Amino acid sequence: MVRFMDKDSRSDVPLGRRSPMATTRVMVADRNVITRVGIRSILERNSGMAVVAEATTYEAVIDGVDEHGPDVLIIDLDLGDDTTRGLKLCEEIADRYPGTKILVLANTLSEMIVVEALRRGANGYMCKDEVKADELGKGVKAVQDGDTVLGRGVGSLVARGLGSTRGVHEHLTDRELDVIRAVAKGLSNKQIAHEIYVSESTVKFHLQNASKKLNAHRRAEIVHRASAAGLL
Amino acid sequence: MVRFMDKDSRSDVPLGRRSPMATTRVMVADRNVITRVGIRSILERNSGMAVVAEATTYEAVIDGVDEHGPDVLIIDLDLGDDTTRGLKLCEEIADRYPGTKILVLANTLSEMIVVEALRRGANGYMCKDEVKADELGKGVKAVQDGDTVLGRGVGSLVARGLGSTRGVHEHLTDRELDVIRAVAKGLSNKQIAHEIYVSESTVKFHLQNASKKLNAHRRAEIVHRASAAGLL
DNA sequence: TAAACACCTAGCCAAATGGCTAGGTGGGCG
DNA sequence: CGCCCACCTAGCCATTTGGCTAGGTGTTTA
Repeated sequence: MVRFMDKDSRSDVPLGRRSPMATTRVMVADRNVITRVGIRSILERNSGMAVVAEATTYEAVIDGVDEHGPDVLIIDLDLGDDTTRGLKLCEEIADRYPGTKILVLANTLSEMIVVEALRRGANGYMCKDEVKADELGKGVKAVQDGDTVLGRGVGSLVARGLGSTRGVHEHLTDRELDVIRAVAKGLSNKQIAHEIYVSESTVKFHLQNASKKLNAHRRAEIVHRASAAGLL
Repeated sequence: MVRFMDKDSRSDVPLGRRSPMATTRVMVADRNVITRVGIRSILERNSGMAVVAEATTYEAVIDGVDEHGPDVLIIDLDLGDDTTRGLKLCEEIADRYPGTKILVLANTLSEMIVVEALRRGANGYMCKDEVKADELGKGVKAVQDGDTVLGRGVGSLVARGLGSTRGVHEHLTDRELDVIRAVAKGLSNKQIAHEIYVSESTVKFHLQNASKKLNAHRRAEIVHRASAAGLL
Protein backbone atom coordinates (compact mmCIF):
# COMPACT_ATOMS: atom_id res chain seq x y z
CA MET A 1 0.00 0.00 0.00
CA VAL A 2 1.21 3.44 -0.82
CA ARG A 3 0.13 6.30 1.37
CA PHE A 4 -0.03 9.78 -0.01
CA MET A 5 -0.03 12.59 2.50
CA ASP A 6 -1.28 15.41 0.41
CA LYS A 7 -4.23 17.41 1.53
CA ASP A 8 -6.39 15.83 4.18
CA SER A 9 -5.61 12.20 3.62
CA ARG A 10 -4.26 11.98 7.16
CA SER A 11 -7.58 10.68 8.41
CA ASP A 12 -7.07 7.38 6.65
CA VAL A 13 -4.03 6.46 8.69
CA PRO A 14 -5.07 3.73 11.11
CA LEU A 15 -3.71 4.50 14.55
CA GLY A 16 -3.44 2.02 17.36
CA ARG A 17 -3.34 -0.88 14.97
CA ARG A 18 -0.04 -2.04 16.29
CA SER A 19 0.68 -3.47 19.71
CA PRO A 20 0.71 -0.41 21.97
CA MET A 21 3.69 -1.66 23.96
CA ALA A 22 6.08 -2.23 21.09
CA THR A 23 8.07 1.01 21.14
CA THR A 24 9.40 1.93 17.73
CA ARG A 25 13.15 2.28 17.77
CA VAL A 26 14.32 5.05 15.49
CA MET A 27 17.71 6.16 14.24
CA VAL A 28 18.25 9.69 12.93
CA ALA A 29 20.91 10.59 10.39
CA ASP A 30 21.30 14.30 9.72
CA ARG A 31 24.30 16.56 9.85
CA ASN A 32 22.23 19.30 11.44
CA VAL A 33 21.98 19.28 15.25
CA ILE A 34 18.89 21.39 15.29
CA THR A 35 17.10 18.95 13.04
CA ARG A 36 18.21 15.96 15.08
CA VAL A 37 17.00 17.51 18.29
CA GLY A 38 13.77 18.54 16.61
CA ILE A 39 13.02 15.09 15.30
CA ARG A 40 13.84 13.54 18.64
CA SER A 41 11.53 15.93 20.46
CA ILE A 42 8.65 15.41 18.08
CA LEU A 43 8.95 11.64 17.99
CA GLU A 44 9.57 11.03 21.67
CA ARG A 45 7.04 13.48 23.01
CA ASN A 46 4.14 13.04 20.66
CA SER A 47 4.47 9.56 19.29
CA GLY A 48 6.07 7.64 22.14
CA MET A 49 8.96 6.49 20.00
CA ALA A 50 12.57 6.15 21.02
CA VAL A 51 15.49 7.62 19.13
CA VAL A 52 18.17 5.04 19.85
CA ALA A 53 20.96 6.42 17.69
CA GLU A 54 22.10 9.44 15.73
CA ALA A 55 24.61 9.87 12.93
CA THR A 56 26.08 12.79 11.06
CA THR A 57 28.24 11.05 8.48
CA TYR A 58 27.73 8.32 5.91
CA GLU A 59 30.10 5.99 7.76
CA ALA A 60 28.35 6.50 11.08
CA VAL A 61 25.01 5.54 9.54
CA ILE A 62 26.21 2.04 8.68
CA ASP A 63 27.82 1.61 12.07
CA GLY A 64 24.72 2.84 13.86
CA VAL A 65 22.34 0.61 11.96
CA ASP A 66 24.62 -2.35 12.45
CA GLU A 67 24.97 -1.76 16.17
CA HIS A 68 21.44 -0.72 17.13
CA GLY A 69 19.34 -2.35 14.45
CA PRO A 70 16.65 0.35 14.54
CA ASP A 71 13.16 -0.30 13.20
CA VAL A 72 13.26 2.87 11.16
CA LEU A 73 16.13 4.99 9.87
CA ILE A 74 15.24 8.61 9.24
CA ILE A 75 17.88 9.96 6.92
CA ASP A 76 18.79 13.11 5.07
CA LEU A 77 20.49 11.94 1.89
CA ASP A 78 22.78 14.94 1.97
CA LEU A 79 25.27 14.07 4.68
CA GLY A 80 28.29 15.52 2.99
CA ASP A 81 29.19 17.02 -0.32
CA ASP A 82 27.70 14.31 -2.46
CA THR A 83 24.02 13.41 -2.43
CA THR A 84 24.75 10.52 -4.75
CA ARG A 85 26.49 8.86 -1.87
CA GLY A 86 23.33 9.07 0.18
CA LEU A 87 21.52 7.16 -2.52
CA LYS A 88 24.14 4.45 -2.56
CA LEU A 89 23.85 4.28 1.21
CA CYS A 90 20.11 3.68 0.92
CA GLU A 91 20.78 0.76 -1.36
CA GLU A 92 23.33 -0.73 0.99
CA ILE A 93 21.16 -0.44 4.09
CA ALA A 94 18.13 -1.86 2.33
CA ASP A 95 20.28 -4.70 1.10
CA ARG A 96 22.14 -5.64 4.24
CA TYR A 97 19.61 -4.72 6.91
CA PRO A 98 16.12 -5.52 5.59
CA GLY A 99 14.78 -5.23 9.13
CA THR A 100 15.46 -1.52 9.12
CA LYS A 101 13.01 0.57 7.12
CA ILE A 102 14.27 3.77 5.53
CA LEU A 103 12.43 7.07 5.63
CA VAL A 104 14.18 9.78 3.66
CA LEU A 105 13.72 13.27 5.09
CA ALA A 106 15.07 15.67 2.51
CA ASN A 107 15.69 19.38 2.35
CA THR A 108 15.00 19.70 -1.31
CA LEU A 109 12.31 18.13 -3.39
CA SER A 110 13.46 16.76 -6.70
CA GLU A 111 11.51 14.21 -8.64
CA MET A 112 14.66 12.53 -9.81
CA ILE A 113 16.03 12.08 -6.32
CA VAL A 114 12.70 10.80 -4.99
CA VAL A 115 12.41 8.18 -7.69
CA GLU A 116 16.03 7.15 -7.30
CA ALA A 117 15.71 6.83 -3.54
CA LEU A 118 12.61 4.66 -3.76
CA ARG A 119 14.15 2.58 -6.48
CA ARG A 120 17.13 1.91 -4.26
CA GLY A 121 15.20 0.72 -1.28
CA ALA A 122 13.88 3.74 0.60
CA ASN A 123 10.43 3.09 2.09
CA GLY A 124 9.35 6.68 2.34
CA TYR A 125 10.20 10.19 1.28
CA MET A 126 9.23 13.35 3.07
CA CYS A 127 10.31 16.93 2.68
CA LYS A 128 11.46 18.78 5.80
CA ASP A 129 9.92 22.05 4.81
CA GLU A 130 6.54 20.55 4.03
CA VAL A 131 6.03 18.03 6.79
CA LYS A 132 3.74 18.80 9.73
CA ALA A 133 4.70 17.68 13.23
CA ASP A 134 2.13 14.88 13.50
CA GLU A 135 2.88 13.58 10.04
CA LEU A 136 6.41 12.70 10.96
CA GLY A 137 5.37 10.19 13.62
CA LYS A 138 2.66 8.77 11.40
CA GLY A 139 5.12 8.45 8.56
CA VAL A 140 7.55 6.52 10.72
CA LYS A 141 4.81 4.16 11.89
CA ALA A 142 3.66 3.61 8.34
CA VAL A 143 7.05 2.67 6.93
CA GLN A 144 7.58 0.41 9.91
CA ASP A 145 4.36 -1.32 8.92
CA GLY A 146 5.81 -1.91 5.49
CA ASP A 147 3.93 0.83 3.68
CA THR A 148 5.52 3.27 1.29
CA VAL A 149 5.03 6.82 2.46
CA LEU A 150 5.19 9.90 0.30
CA GLY A 151 4.93 13.16 2.23
CA ARG A 152 3.01 16.29 1.30
CA GLY A 153 3.93 17.49 -2.14
CA VAL A 154 6.05 14.44 -2.84
CA GLY A 155 3.19 12.23 -3.93
CA SER A 156 1.80 14.61 -6.50
CA LEU A 157 5.28 15.33 -7.79
CA VAL A 158 6.02 11.69 -8.43
CA ALA A 159 2.60 11.00 -9.88
CA ARG A 160 3.05 13.89 -12.29
CA GLY A 161 6.49 12.66 -13.22
CA LEU A 162 5.42 9.11 -13.80
CA GLY A 163 2.74 10.26 -16.16
CA SER A 164 4.96 12.51 -18.24
CA THR A 165 8.01 10.49 -19.15
CA ARG A 166 8.12 6.73 -19.52
CA GLY A 167 11.39 5.92 -17.85
CA VAL A 168 12.22 8.77 -15.48
CA HIS A 169 14.63 6.48 -13.66
CA GLU A 170 17.24 7.89 -15.98
CA HIS A 171 19.97 8.97 -13.64
CA LEU A 172 23.08 10.90 -14.59
CA THR A 173 26.30 8.99 -15.04
CA ASP A 174 29.48 9.92 -13.18
CA ARG A 175 31.00 11.47 -16.25
CA GLU A 176 27.92 13.53 -16.93
CA LEU A 177 28.04 14.87 -13.42
CA ASP A 178 31.71 15.75 -13.82
CA VAL A 179 30.90 17.76 -16.90
CA ILE A 180 27.90 19.46 -15.34
CA ARG A 181 29.92 20.50 -12.33
CA ALA A 182 32.53 21.97 -14.66
CA VAL A 183 29.84 23.81 -16.59
CA ALA A 184 28.59 25.26 -13.32
CA LYS A 185 32.06 26.67 -12.78
CA GLY A 186 31.64 28.62 -15.99
CA LEU A 187 34.03 26.61 -18.14
CA SER A 188 33.62 26.27 -21.90
CA ASN A 189 33.49 22.88 -23.54
CA LYS A 190 37.08 23.30 -24.62
CA GLN A 191 38.23 24.07 -21.10
CA ILE A 192 36.26 21.16 -19.68
CA ALA A 193 37.74 18.83 -22.30
CA HIS A 194 41.18 19.93 -21.22
CA GLU A 195 40.34 19.54 -17.55
CA ILE A 196 39.06 15.97 -17.72
CA TYR A 197 41.40 14.82 -20.49
CA VAL A 198 38.90 14.05 -23.24
CA SER A 199 38.07 15.71 -26.54
CA GLU A 200 35.66 18.57 -26.87
CA SER A 201 33.33 16.23 -28.75
CA THR A 202 33.08 14.02 -25.72
CA VAL A 203 32.16 16.91 -23.51
CA LYS A 204 29.42 17.88 -25.91
CA PHE A 205 28.30 14.26 -26.01
CA HIS A 206 27.93 14.00 -22.25
CA LEU A 207 26.17 17.33 -22.13
CA GLN A 208 23.71 16.29 -24.79
CA ASN A 209 22.88 13.14 -22.90
CA ALA A 210 22.50 15.01 -19.64
CA SER A 211 20.22 17.48 -21.40
CA LYS A 212 17.89 14.71 -22.46
CA LYS A 213 17.85 13.09 -19.04
CA LEU A 214 17.14 16.34 -17.28
CA ASN A 215 14.83 17.52 -20.03
CA ALA A 216 16.82 20.72 -20.41
CA HIS A 217 17.93 22.47 -23.57
CA ARG A 218 20.53 24.91 -22.33
CA ARG A 219 23.52 24.43 -20.10
CA ALA A 220 22.25 27.08 -17.72
CA GLU A 221 19.11 25.03 -17.23
CA ILE A 222 21.11 21.88 -16.68
CA VAL A 223 23.06 23.61 -13.95
CA HIS A 224 19.87 24.91 -12.42
CA ARG A 225 18.21 21.52 -12.29
CA ALA A 226 21.29 19.74 -11.04
CA SER A 227 21.69 22.41 -8.41
CA ALA A 228 18.07 22.14 -7.32
CA ALA A 229 18.51 18.39 -7.06
CA GLY A 230 21.50 18.90 -4.80
CA LEU A 231 23.82 17.25 -7.28
CA LEU A 232 26.66 19.71 -7.42
CA MET B 1 32.78 43.67 19.28
CA VAL B 2 32.59 40.97 16.69
CA ARG B 3 32.77 37.39 17.77
CA PHE B 4 34.01 34.77 15.42
CA MET B 5 33.08 31.22 16.19
CA ASP B 6 35.53 29.35 14.07
CA LYS B 7 37.77 26.78 15.65
CA ASP B 8 38.06 26.83 19.41
CA SER B 9 37.24 30.44 20.09
CA ARG B 10 34.25 29.36 22.15
CA SER B 11 36.26 29.63 25.32
CA ASP B 12 36.35 33.40 25.07
CA VAL B 13 32.60 33.78 25.40
CA PRO B 14 31.95 35.16 28.87
CA LEU B 15 29.17 33.23 30.51
CA GLY B 16 27.19 34.36 33.48
CA ARG B 17 28.02 37.98 32.83
CA ARG B 18 24.39 38.95 32.65
CA SER B 19 21.86 38.97 35.43
CA PRO B 20 21.02 35.29 35.89
CA MET B 21 17.33 35.98 36.40
CA ALA B 22 16.65 37.95 33.23
CA THR B 23 15.29 35.22 30.97
CA THR B 24 16.01 35.91 27.33
CA ARG B 25 12.83 36.02 25.31
CA VAL B 26 13.32 34.54 21.86
CA MET B 27 11.18 34.42 18.75
CA VAL B 28 11.81 31.81 16.08
CA ALA B 29 10.94 32.33 12.42
CA ASP B 30 11.38 29.29 10.25
CA ARG B 31 9.02 27.51 7.90
CA ASN B 32 10.29 24.14 9.09
CA VAL B 33 8.54 22.60 12.13
CA ILE B 34 11.42 20.31 12.90
CA THR B 35 13.81 23.21 13.04
CA ARG B 36 11.47 25.25 15.22
CA VAL B 37 11.05 22.42 17.68
CA GLY B 38 14.77 21.77 17.63
CA ILE B 39 15.69 25.36 18.38
CA ARG B 40 13.10 25.52 21.12
CA SER B 41 14.42 22.35 22.75
CA ILE B 42 18.03 23.43 22.60
CA LEU B 43 17.37 26.93 23.89
CA GLU B 44 14.90 26.09 26.62
CA ARG B 45 16.66 23.03 27.94
CA ASN B 46 20.28 24.02 27.80
CA SER B 47 20.30 27.78 27.99
CA GLY B 48 17.27 28.58 30.11
CA MET B 49 15.76 30.80 27.46
CA ALA B 50 12.12 31.13 26.53
CA VAL B 51 10.76 30.88 23.02
CA VAL B 52 7.80 33.24 23.22
CA ALA B 53 6.69 33.18 19.60
CA GLU B 54 7.07 31.35 16.33
CA ALA B 55 6.41 32.38 12.76
CA THR B 56 6.42 30.65 9.41
CA THR B 57 5.70 33.50 7.05
CA TYR B 58 7.12 36.94 6.43
CA GLU B 59 3.89 38.59 7.57
CA ALA B 60 3.76 36.60 10.78
CA VAL B 61 7.27 37.71 11.69
CA ILE B 62 6.31 41.36 11.82
CA ASP B 63 3.14 40.58 13.76
CA GLY B 64 5.01 38.40 16.23
CA VAL B 65 7.76 40.91 16.88
CA ASP B 66 5.21 43.67 17.27
CA GLU B 67 3.09 41.69 19.68
CA HIS B 68 5.72 39.93 21.80
CA GLY B 69 8.71 42.25 21.51
CA PRO B 70 11.27 39.44 21.84
CA ASP B 71 14.84 40.17 22.86
CA VAL B 72 16.17 38.13 19.99
CA LEU B 73 14.62 37.06 16.69
CA ILE B 74 16.13 33.92 15.22
CA ILE B 75 15.22 33.92 11.57
CA ASP B 76 15.76 31.92 8.44
CA LEU B 77 15.78 34.46 5.62
CA ASP B 78 14.13 31.96 3.32
CA LEU B 79 10.53 31.95 4.48
CA GLY B 80 8.98 31.67 1.07
CA ASP B 81 10.06 31.71 -2.51
CA ASP B 82 12.11 34.87 -2.31
CA THR B 83 15.15 35.26 -0.06
CA THR B 84 15.37 38.89 -1.04
CA ARG B 85 12.22 39.45 0.93
CA GLY B 86 13.90 38.06 4.02
CA LEU B 87 16.60 40.69 3.64
CA LYS B 88 14.05 43.46 3.36
CA LEU B 89 12.36 42.07 6.45
CA CYS B 90 15.64 42.31 8.38
CA GLU B 91 15.88 45.94 7.47
CA GLU B 92 12.33 46.63 8.55
CA ILE B 93 12.65 44.88 11.91
CA ALA B 94 15.97 46.53 12.68
CA ASP B 95 14.42 49.86 11.79
CA ARG B 96 11.11 49.66 13.59
CA TYR B 97 12.02 47.44 16.55
CA PRO B 98 15.57 48.30 17.65
CA GLY B 99 14.95 46.47 20.93
CA THR B 100 14.82 43.17 19.07
CA LYS B 101 18.18 41.82 17.96
CA ILE B 102 18.29 39.69 14.83
CA LEU B 103 20.18 36.43 14.52
CA VAL B 104 20.02 34.98 11.04
CA LEU B 105 20.08 31.18 10.97
CA ALA B 106 20.53 30.19 7.36
CA ASN B 107 20.52 26.96 5.43
CA THR B 108 23.01 28.07 2.85
CA LEU B 109 26.19 30.01 3.29
CA SER B 110 26.75 32.71 0.72
CA GLU B 111 29.11 35.58 1.26
CA MET B 112 26.83 37.94 -0.56
CA ILE B 113 23.83 37.11 1.57
CA VAL B 114 25.81 37.37 4.78
CA VAL B 115 27.14 40.79 3.92
CA GLU B 116 23.74 41.99 2.79
CA ALA B 117 22.04 40.74 5.95
CA LEU B 118 24.54 42.42 8.24
CA ARG B 119 24.36 45.61 6.21
CA ARG B 120 20.60 45.66 6.65
CA GLY B 121 20.61 45.30 10.38
CA ALA B 122 21.13 41.67 11.30
CA ASN B 123 23.22 41.26 14.42
CA GLY B 124 24.44 37.78 13.73
CA TYR B 125 24.66 35.11 11.08
CA MET B 126 24.95 31.40 11.67
CA CYS B 127 24.65 28.43 9.40
CA LYS B 128 22.28 25.64 10.45
CA ASP B 129 24.48 22.88 9.19
CA GLU B 130 27.60 24.17 10.91
CA VAL B 131 26.31 25.27 14.29
CA LYS B 132 26.85 23.15 17.38
CA ALA B 133 24.13 22.87 20.02
CA ASP B 134 25.88 25.00 22.63
CA GLU B 135 26.86 27.66 20.12
CA LEU B 136 23.26 28.48 19.40
CA GLY B 137 22.52 29.58 22.94
CA LYS B 138 25.78 31.47 23.20
CA GLY B 139 25.10 33.18 19.91
CA VAL B 140 21.69 34.31 21.09
CA LYS B 141 23.14 35.69 24.32
CA ALA B 142 25.87 37.48 22.42
CA VAL B 143 23.59 39.28 19.99
CA GLN B 144 21.36 40.20 22.90
CA ASP B 145 24.42 41.81 24.48
CA GLY B 146 24.85 43.89 21.37
CA ASP B 147 27.68 41.90 19.86
CA THR B 148 27.83 40.83 16.26
CA VAL B 149 28.07 37.07 15.97
CA LEU B 150 29.39 35.16 13.01
CA GLY B 151 29.03 31.39 13.30
CA ARG B 152 31.52 28.72 12.31
CA GLY B 153 32.63 29.11 8.75
CA VAL B 154 30.81 32.41 8.34
CA GLY B 155 33.55 34.53 9.86
CA SER B 156 36.32 33.26 7.66
CA LEU B 157 34.10 33.50 4.62
CA VAL B 158 33.35 37.15 5.19
CA ALA B 159 36.93 37.98 6.10
CA ARG B 160 38.11 36.34 2.90
CA GLY B 161 35.53 38.19 0.91
CA LEU B 162 36.34 41.58 2.38
CA GLY B 163 39.96 41.14 1.47
CA SER B 164 39.36 40.10 -2.11
CA THR B 165 37.06 42.63 -3.71
CA ARG B 166 36.75 46.25 -2.71
CA GLY B 167 33.02 46.70 -2.78
CA VAL B 168 31.45 43.26 -2.45
CA HIS B 169 28.22 44.89 -1.32
CA GLU B 170 27.33 44.94 -4.97
CA HIS B 171 23.92 43.40 -4.91
CA LEU B 172 21.91 42.41 -7.92
CA THR B 173 19.11 44.71 -9.04
CA ASP B 174 15.55 43.46 -9.38
CA ARG B 175 15.78 43.37 -13.13
CA GLU B 176 19.03 41.44 -13.08
CA LEU B 177 17.41 38.84 -10.86
CA ASP B 178 14.45 38.60 -13.21
CA VAL B 179 16.77 37.87 -16.08
CA ILE B 180 18.88 35.38 -14.13
CA ARG B 181 15.80 33.45 -13.08
CA ALA B 182 14.72 33.30 -16.70
CA VAL B 183 18.16 32.09 -17.72
CA ALA B 184 17.91 29.35 -15.11
CA LYS B 185 14.73 28.21 -16.82
CA GLY B 186 16.77 27.66 -19.95
CA LEU B 187 15.41 30.57 -21.97
CA SER B 188 17.44 32.31 -24.65
CA ASN B 189 18.01 36.05 -24.57
CA LYS B 190 15.36 36.46 -27.23
CA GLN B 191 12.82 34.50 -25.23
CA ILE B 192 13.64 36.41 -22.08
CA ALA B 193 13.31 39.71 -23.90
CA HIS B 194 9.88 38.66 -25.04
CA GLU B 195 8.90 37.50 -21.57
CA ILE B 196 9.78 40.68 -19.72
CA TYR B 197 8.89 43.07 -22.55
CA VAL B 198 12.29 44.57 -23.29
CA SER B 199 14.70 44.25 -26.21
CA GLU B 200 17.25 41.51 -26.51
CA SER B 201 19.93 44.14 -26.04
CA THR B 202 18.56 44.96 -22.63
CA VAL B 203 18.62 41.36 -21.59
CA LYS B 204 22.25 41.12 -22.63
CA PHE B 205 22.96 44.34 -20.78
CA HIS B 206 21.51 43.07 -17.50
CA LEU B 207 23.33 39.80 -17.92
CA GLN B 208 26.63 41.56 -18.49
CA ASN B 209 26.17 43.61 -15.35
CA ALA B 210 25.19 40.58 -13.31
CA SER B 211 28.25 38.78 -14.65
CA LYS B 212 30.52 41.48 -13.32
CA LYS B 213 28.82 41.61 -9.94
CA LEU B 214 28.95 37.87 -9.51
CA ASN B 215 32.37 37.63 -11.11
CA ALA B 216 31.10 35.08 -13.62
CA HIS B 217 31.75 34.85 -17.33
CA ARG B 218 29.13 32.41 -18.51
CA ARG B 219 25.40 32.27 -17.90
CA ALA B 220 25.70 28.78 -16.46
CA GLU B 221 28.06 30.14 -13.84
CA ILE B 222 25.73 33.00 -13.06
CA VAL B 223 22.92 30.54 -12.46
CA HIS B 224 25.14 28.41 -10.29
CA ARG B 225 26.22 31.30 -8.09
CA ALA B 226 22.75 32.74 -7.81
CA SER B 227 21.45 29.30 -6.96
CA ALA B 228 24.08 28.73 -4.32
CA ALA B 229 23.19 32.10 -2.85
CA GLY B 230 19.56 31.04 -2.64
CA LEU B 231 18.49 33.77 -5.02
CA LEU B 232 16.32 31.85 -7.40
C1' DT C 1 26.60 -14.65 -26.92
C1' DA C 2 24.08 -10.75 -27.68
C1' DA C 3 22.30 -6.89 -25.64
C1' DA C 4 22.83 -2.88 -22.81
C1' DC C 5 25.46 0.52 -21.02
C1' DA C 6 29.13 4.03 -20.03
C1' DC C 7 32.29 6.04 -22.44
C1' DC C 8 34.87 8.20 -26.24
C1' DT C 9 35.50 10.75 -31.00
C1' DA C 10 34.43 13.35 -35.46
C1' DG C 11 32.21 16.71 -38.33
C1' DC C 12 28.42 19.86 -39.80
C1' DC C 13 25.68 24.21 -39.39
C1' DA C 14 22.46 27.52 -37.59
C1' DA C 15 21.76 29.90 -33.55
C1' DA C 16 23.15 31.81 -29.24
C1' DT C 17 26.43 33.97 -26.39
C1' DG C 18 30.29 37.12 -24.40
C1' DG C 19 32.47 41.16 -24.63
C1' DC C 20 32.71 45.41 -26.17
C1' DT C 21 31.54 50.54 -27.44
C1' DA C 22 28.15 54.16 -27.48
C1' DG C 23 24.26 56.05 -26.79
C1' DG C 24 19.36 57.17 -24.33
C1' DT C 25 15.63 57.99 -20.08
C1' DG C 26 13.85 59.13 -15.39
C1' DG C 27 14.26 59.19 -10.30
C1' DG C 28 16.72 60.25 -6.02
C1' DC C 29 20.07 62.84 -3.32
C1' DG C 30 23.77 65.92 -1.73
C1' DC D 1 21.70 71.91 -10.08
C1' DG D 2 24.62 68.22 -11.31
C1' DC D 3 25.70 63.33 -10.18
C1' DC D 4 24.73 58.61 -9.53
C1' DC D 5 21.92 54.84 -10.44
C1' DA D 6 18.61 51.55 -12.43
C1' DC D 7 16.98 50.90 -16.57
C1' DC D 8 16.68 50.64 -21.64
C1' DT D 9 18.56 50.21 -26.69
C1' DA D 10 21.79 49.46 -30.79
C1' DG D 11 25.41 47.31 -33.37
C1' DC D 12 29.70 44.56 -34.11
C1' DC D 13 32.35 40.21 -34.22
C1' DA D 14 34.75 36.20 -32.55
C1' DT D 15 33.59 32.34 -30.01
C1' DT D 16 30.51 29.01 -28.04
C1' DT D 17 26.44 26.46 -28.06
C1' DG D 18 22.75 23.20 -29.40
C1' DG D 19 21.30 19.56 -32.13
C1' DC D 20 22.28 16.32 -35.23
C1' DT D 21 24.35 12.00 -37.59
C1' DA D 22 27.68 8.29 -37.47
C1' DG D 23 31.05 5.89 -35.92
C1' DG D 24 34.32 3.47 -32.14
C1' DT D 25 35.75 0.84 -27.32
C1' DG D 26 35.33 -2.09 -23.04
C1' DT D 27 32.42 -4.00 -19.23
C1' DT D 28 28.42 -5.95 -17.31
C1' DT D 29 24.44 -8.68 -17.52
C1' DA D 30 20.56 -11.38 -19.09
